[in-house]
Amino acid sequence: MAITIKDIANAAQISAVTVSRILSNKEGHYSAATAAKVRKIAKNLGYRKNFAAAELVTRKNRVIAVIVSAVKTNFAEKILEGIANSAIKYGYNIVLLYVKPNNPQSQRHALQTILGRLIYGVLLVSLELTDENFQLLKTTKIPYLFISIAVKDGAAFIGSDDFQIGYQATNFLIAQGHTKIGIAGMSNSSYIGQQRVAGYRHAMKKQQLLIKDRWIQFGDFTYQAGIQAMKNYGAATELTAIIGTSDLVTIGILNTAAELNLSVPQQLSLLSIDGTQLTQIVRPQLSSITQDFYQMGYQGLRALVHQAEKKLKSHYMPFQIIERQSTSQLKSKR
Amino acid sequence: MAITIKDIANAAQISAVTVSRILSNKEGHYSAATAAKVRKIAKNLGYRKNFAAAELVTRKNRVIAVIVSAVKTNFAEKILEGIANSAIKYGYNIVLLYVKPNNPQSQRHALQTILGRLIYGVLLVSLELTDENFQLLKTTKIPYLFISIAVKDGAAFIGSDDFQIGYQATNFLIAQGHTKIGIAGMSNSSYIGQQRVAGYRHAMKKQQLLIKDRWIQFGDFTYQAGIQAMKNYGAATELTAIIGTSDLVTIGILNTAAELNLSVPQQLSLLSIDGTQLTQIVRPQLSSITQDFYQMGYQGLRALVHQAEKKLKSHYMPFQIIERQSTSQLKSKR
DNA sequence: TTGAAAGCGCTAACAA
DNA sequence: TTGTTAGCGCTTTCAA
Repeated sequence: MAITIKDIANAAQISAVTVSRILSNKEGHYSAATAAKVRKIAKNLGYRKNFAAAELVTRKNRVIAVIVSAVKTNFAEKILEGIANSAIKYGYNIVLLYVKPNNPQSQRHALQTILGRLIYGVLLVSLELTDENFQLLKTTKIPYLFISIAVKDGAAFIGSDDFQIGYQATNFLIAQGHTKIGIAGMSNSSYIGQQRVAGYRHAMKKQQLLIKDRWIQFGDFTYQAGIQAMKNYGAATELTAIIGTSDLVTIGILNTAAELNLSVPQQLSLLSIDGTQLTQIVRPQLSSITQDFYQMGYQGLRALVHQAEKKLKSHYMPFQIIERQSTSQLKSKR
Repeated sequence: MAITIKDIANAAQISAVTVSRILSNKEGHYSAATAAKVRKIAKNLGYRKNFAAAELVTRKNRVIAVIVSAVKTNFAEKILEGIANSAIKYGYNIVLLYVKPNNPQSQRHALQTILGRLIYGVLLVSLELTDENFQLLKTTKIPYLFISIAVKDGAAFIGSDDFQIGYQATNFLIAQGHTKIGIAGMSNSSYIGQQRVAGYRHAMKKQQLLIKDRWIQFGDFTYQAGIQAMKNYGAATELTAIIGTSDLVTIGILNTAAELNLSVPQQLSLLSIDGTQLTQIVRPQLSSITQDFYQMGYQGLRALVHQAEKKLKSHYMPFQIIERQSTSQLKSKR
């Protein structure tokens, strides 16, 4: 039989109510002396709070639903690790739900699973909800926060400033002398993709560089999208640099470029967005815009549980540019 | 205010107890007719069971702790996805804990976090506990199950038959004409590593092939371990085939072989163990022993919750050999 | 600052 | 097959 607050109350010769108040940190209802005594006894007895009992009466639980897109983005795990550690720290449990990418039904199913349980909040990791499912989420009144991928209409999220990512990636390549720069692999319908392209356009325009439509190759952030993009560019492309909008996209471009006998970075510079371990296990290693996914997860959960009462606001995480082997100064025009 | 069994009882003109029994599928205590009626009403009213209340009285909760090694094995995510879906299916929540690889303190911390909560069971994913920490786990009396990595002394686990993996990997290469075969990257202290090497030795011995000590290069399953192993073999190695004991190890070998001007598979065949997506994004694509990590996770949770009463027994998952581009028939002796 | 009483929603034990 | 009673461990009134 586990230790209860009654046991502590007996040992301390006070009522269970006071013990409860002390152990739940309800201030202003007890003296420091009794508090100290109670805490000491609790510790000695090895008391563990029965959360089920507490939840039953408070009608609040400490479960966060985490919905992850099962897409091959390969950075979700880092985010998850951050969320997990943060959850431990703040005393929350997790319901993990994986949804199939680009599958509204799967999304809907996940959301309904959540509705079926009393949960404290929802974290949506690299997930693009359909409008319909987003409405469903909003009607639940459960606090939610998007991580890494934002939705258009001002829903709170933690992620990177994707406009800045696109802008700075482009500027980095321009600074290396490139003028014919492509961007590839991002989803046309995603906010994140639109922002990156907007940043790219802005940088090009600012330097009065023209952009050809075909330089912008949309996709779905996957390895396949990278392959397709490079095939579309073709072996005779005039581009001297390409921004791959995910590590897998960039690797797809890299491998396809090799098939087309384009050498990286001599003939073609590649700059990848994400900066996961993948950038370092391919040859050449990929220069990248590196995001701190762990922190996104960690801060995401923290924000959700700390601000659930107030309105959640969006928050950008810093990123950095790391130069590896896939980019180089443009020597001469091809 | 949420719907409770009382509301249903009122609507159905019966007692709450009967409703409880029906909705909890306690058989043999009610007629099919009332059951049907109750279920229908429950559905119409949108009834959701209050798990906190149920847990309070049954003293059983539905939380599974999942402890994952944060090591760069890159297959943990698939296992996790399986666990997550399985948990949804069987109605369990998850506490996710990441521990640092090869860090007994981190392990201990995770275990103690678990002890602090009433949980139903523990799943340990690709984690090698120290003896001391394993003792700690055993003393808790909480059911546990290892996934993907086994411990020596007969603790229950779900994973692959690593002896068979080593054995069949070696036989595959022998069948291609190789006689000088190395194995690299596995941890010397891990059961999994020992088993794979044992399988390798057995296969070689059966074909009366000699093994040189230096053909067996231990490591820690990481990318770095692969690099180091290939450096140790050297450019002038007599080996014509190497088994990399994880995808990352094999990629490390691959990249280092390239640096040493050894071409794969013409001069050196590589066979990888794991078969994650990584095998397909490097060039050449890696032939592999492919394990079904998703199923390991899915079945693992299932086994834990279904057999918690009885003694859990170990269970092997099937694996398959998939030939890609990194292995080839041995043409001539080098 | 402390406590008594009541009840959260559910299920186990017993009774009918 | 169904119901009555009691209580899980905690927190929230309300009263002292």
